[in-house]
Amino acid sequence: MRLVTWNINSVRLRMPLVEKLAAEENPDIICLQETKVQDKDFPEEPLRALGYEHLLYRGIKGYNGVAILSKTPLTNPISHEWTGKADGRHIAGTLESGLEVHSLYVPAGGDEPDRTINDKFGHKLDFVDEMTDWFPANRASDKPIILVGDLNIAPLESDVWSHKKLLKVVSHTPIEVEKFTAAETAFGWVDAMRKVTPAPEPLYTWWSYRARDWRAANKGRRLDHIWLSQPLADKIRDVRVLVDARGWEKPSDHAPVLIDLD
DNA sequence: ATGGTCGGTTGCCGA
Repeated sequence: MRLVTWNINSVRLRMPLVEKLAAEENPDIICLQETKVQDKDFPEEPLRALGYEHLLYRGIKGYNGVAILSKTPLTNPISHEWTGKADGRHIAGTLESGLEVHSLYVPAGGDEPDRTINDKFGHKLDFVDEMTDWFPANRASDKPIILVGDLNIAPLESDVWSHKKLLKVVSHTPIEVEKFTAAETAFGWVDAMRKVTPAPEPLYTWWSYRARDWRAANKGRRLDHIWLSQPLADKIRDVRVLVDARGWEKPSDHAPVLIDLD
């Protein structure tokens, strides 16, 4: 089974890139974040035409929004309202194999890493705290689950271009890394990207639009993640960041991440 | 210390 996760930054604007991804890699499942489309406007027809006939999505007007595109049936849709908000950050469904797929978009958290002056940072921390409680409490530990998406935190030193320079930059602050690690520990799952490419090998999935030459500067961060529950831990065949997609015409600022599972 | 670029609820806000 081949699955790709991608923060697409507007699915309607970047439909040609979804087509290119489908043509080049032919994933069975594509999980999207930042679709930026409300449900009534979701582009079902062009996605069905690509072979993704089974679609789950949850979006609001203008921002956020997540989706799962599948060639085979998806049942039992779930969308948890994290921190009590129905803001299009989570969709999940179950494949015929019994594998449960979650597409998640954790809040970016704004610019200032201080919840007393920045509500968005507080929202992000509360969101990760709720993940830490929700998954272990609501999902059996022997169930095959893949959780993917833009988690908006780069936890390891080698997940950012400069650990020292990013210590006060939202996405890599100590409090975020602490909460992210607490979630990983509570889940007891596997970081599939780092199982295939262990630290300290640099590994990034996002490069800012603001760089003159993103590839030459390579000031990246690993904000997108693939977590596997224990029953899937020894099923990994390969994981790749599709870095070239960051250089396609009119790109997202995130690269897709691909996993092949037995 | 600053500004740099995107997309959409556009002339701002969120990223």
